[in-house]
Amino acid sequence: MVSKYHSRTKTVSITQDSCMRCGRGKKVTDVQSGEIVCSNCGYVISERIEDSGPEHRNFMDGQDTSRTGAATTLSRHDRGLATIIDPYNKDASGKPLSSAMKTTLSRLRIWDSRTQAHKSSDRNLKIAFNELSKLKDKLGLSESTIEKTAYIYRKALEKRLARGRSIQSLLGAALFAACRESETPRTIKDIEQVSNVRKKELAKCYRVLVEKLDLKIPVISAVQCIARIANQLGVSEKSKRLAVKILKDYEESGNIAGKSPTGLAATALYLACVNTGEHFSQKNIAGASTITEVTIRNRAADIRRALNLDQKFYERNHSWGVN
DNA sequence: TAAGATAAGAGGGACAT
DNA sequence: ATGTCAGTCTTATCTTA
Repeated sequence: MVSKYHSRTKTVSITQDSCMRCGRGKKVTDVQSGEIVCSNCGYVISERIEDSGPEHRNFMDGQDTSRTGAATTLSRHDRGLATIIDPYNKDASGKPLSSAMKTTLSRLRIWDSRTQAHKSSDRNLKIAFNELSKLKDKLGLSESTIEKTAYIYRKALEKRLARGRSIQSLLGAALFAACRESETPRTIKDIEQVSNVRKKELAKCYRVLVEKLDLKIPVISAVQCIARIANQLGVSEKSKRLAVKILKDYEESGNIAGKSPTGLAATALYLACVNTGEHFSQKNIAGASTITEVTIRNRAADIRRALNLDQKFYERNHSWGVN
């Protein structure tokens, strides 16, 4: 028997020490969201950091520095535990086997393979988790989010939710659910782009998952969205704080039901930037927040009406208590 | 060139049948 | 389960400053 090994290399290369945008500030790594951010100006230096989780080495033999297989994981169809009989008819020293032994081994191989990955659910998991590891790389996700996705996907199979749905769409939905659960800021659009599944399909599967598996998804607050958009654009701390203030004031006016949190966040940020004189156009902000300029305009009109702001409200900056 | 206005259409939630 | 309806958001296009 020969163990299956999965080698993993992990290199986190950071070539610059200071932020390339402001020249000051340290790079702060946010493992959960998978971003490297400047501690001074909030600029997102890299959105796709590589996995910096533990590696698994052979500690049994002090001389042997070889990497060994990964720890057991939900994100492999056999949890990373399988062994297979290798296909070469050689013994441990590399000599060919006797013909009697060859016959025995080939019978053993057949029975070995029959015990593995031959239930339909196993085949499904195998394909799905292969896909999952690709998505992980493309989206720069953390190991814990991937494990969560695998857990949700397994549950979905157990509940027979895969019937009539493609593996890709169900997996994408599970991934989105895992991101939402772990508050990793990835949108359904992000997943659409890397998984070749239509947004509509993903959203449909996602709703089924949430309902049937009784997932407890934390409600994303517009305030969190502000931070995400602001980081992406490199908006100043001052504008960020003002945006939060505008949002809170608007929430108090009681008109936020049914409005998308991202839209509100983007608009609050836009208004805040107008106020502080930072130049970010509606187009900039729409691009960074996956909503459209029109939505920003509509929300901006609502907010201005509700809070009695006119175009030049920055003249009353002092009344916002942000300086 | 950015912002505003308008219209058409898609998709989802609430509700009734 | 299916249909309808009001409200939200997106896409596209044109106008205005």
